[in-house]
Amino acid sequence: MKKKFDINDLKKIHLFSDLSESELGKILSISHYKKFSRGEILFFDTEPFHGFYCVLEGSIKLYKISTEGREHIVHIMNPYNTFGEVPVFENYEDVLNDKAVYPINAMAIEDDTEVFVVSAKPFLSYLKQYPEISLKFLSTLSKRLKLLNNHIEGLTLHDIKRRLAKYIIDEYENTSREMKKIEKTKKIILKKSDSIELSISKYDLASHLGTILETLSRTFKKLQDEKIIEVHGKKIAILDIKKLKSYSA
Amino acid sequence: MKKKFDINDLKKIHLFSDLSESELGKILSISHYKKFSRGEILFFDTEPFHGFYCVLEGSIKLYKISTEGREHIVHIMNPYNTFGEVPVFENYEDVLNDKAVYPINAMAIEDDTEVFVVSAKPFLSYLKQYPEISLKFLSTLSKRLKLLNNHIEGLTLHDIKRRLAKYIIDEYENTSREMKKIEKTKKIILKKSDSIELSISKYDLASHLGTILETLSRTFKKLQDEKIIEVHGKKIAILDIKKLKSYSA
DNA sequence: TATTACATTTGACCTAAGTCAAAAAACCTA
DNA sequence: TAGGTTTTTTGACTTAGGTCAAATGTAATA
Repeated sequence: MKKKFDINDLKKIHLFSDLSESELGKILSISHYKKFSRGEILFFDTEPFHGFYCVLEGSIKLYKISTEGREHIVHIMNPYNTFGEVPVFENYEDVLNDKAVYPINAMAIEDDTEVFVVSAKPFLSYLKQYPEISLKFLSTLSKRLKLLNNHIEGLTLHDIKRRLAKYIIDEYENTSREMKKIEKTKKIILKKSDSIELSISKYDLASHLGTILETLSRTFKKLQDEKIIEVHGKKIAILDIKKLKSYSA
Repeated sequence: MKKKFDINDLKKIHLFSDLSESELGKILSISHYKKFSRGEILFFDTEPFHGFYCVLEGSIKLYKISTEGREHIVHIMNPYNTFGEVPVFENYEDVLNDKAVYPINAMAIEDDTEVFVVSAKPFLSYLKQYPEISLKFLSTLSKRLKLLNNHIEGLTLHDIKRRLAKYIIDEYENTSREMKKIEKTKKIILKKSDSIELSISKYDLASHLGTILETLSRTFKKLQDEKIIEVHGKKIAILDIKKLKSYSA
């Protein structure tokens, strides 16, 4: 049953999209495949760093935990995203001397989450031979920096209602974008629905928005009372997108 | 009186430290020098992006503002730091079509803050000729990502007392590190003082810690009441470094 | 259909930190 | 050194959002 892990998987990763077959083969030779069930840990922060990850299937949360046990999700990673690249570039020496550590915790949040791990040391020497790939990394890291910037902006300057509104709008626009892509490639028209399906649990959503489950629940209710959305389990119907956008701006 | 801006300034920028004289000359030819007084704006977010900045003198705050006027400082930039690189790599097309914007606000927080600006478009073509420099950028951006990660961790998981304690410890360790550097190069022994000198105003410190002036003031007082520190204007004497470290951990 | 487990909501309460206003210190600069 | 400006502190008050505990809902399994 186990899916074979080959060059075709690699091609879908944005980071490697410009590489030739032989270069992809090289990457493949320094990577290995791993599969996780929901709740399994990929790595803890402070754990020795071995390599960076690419997601093939499922999703993974990257999070920090306070001494009191409160958790904050910094990123959710989906197929064809990569993560754990920071230690690769932060300090080459540390990587070569096995002194680098992962900077964050990573846990699979879906069953059958499949990843592959690119070993850092051989990758570093590869990088020097093919410097074009560093431009891809620069783009990836820059986008991540911008995301984090926005995340900080939300956490410090917006209340939870605004953060939630922004999350819903972002999800809505992402699915719209994906639908357009599918329509373009498959030449079909998809029925546009004014609703989104939460891809993560409400617990995780709360943790990502920098709050707790109870407060999230009450905030959903507030938006419902204002007739802006309607919540049915994981399905969020958007009743008044204008108002929702005015909150999220 | 105006300081001449030349290759020697460039050499001190970490990003360019490995470049040859001729390469530095190239960078110089696509840069220009600027000087700002305290409170002057370098750029606003949403303003068209022209190039990234290197600090020569003084300091600059990078910050976001909420609609209600509350400000949050994400970074403080000091001499030989670079900033505003993200748009360069985030989307080349946007830069080439003049569609990129600065992602954040930048304001000088000292008089005689000197910077130079490297124009993005010529720099992009330069980058393709000398790919080694992208490794430097990768290292810079990775370090920035890690900083932001820690910043988020503080904002979401620690209360203000802990954030302040951590700030003081970090400043303390940075000055210690700088002192060691000076001792090494100048072959002298500096008197080690168990105190730090705040390099920014308390207003800015509050904004950087994700709070307001009044709360910061009360938090300083709490740490004083616990005999952990003593505050005299901008000078913070550390009385009990062990306790301070236990808070900041 | 009962059984158990897990996810979500609700209620009552508490507290850290924000707001507003005023006083006090510190700091320029003439 | 006086006067004005800016920065910082203090006090009284409010509030968003966290905590704890219990109730309800949902889904999966036997």
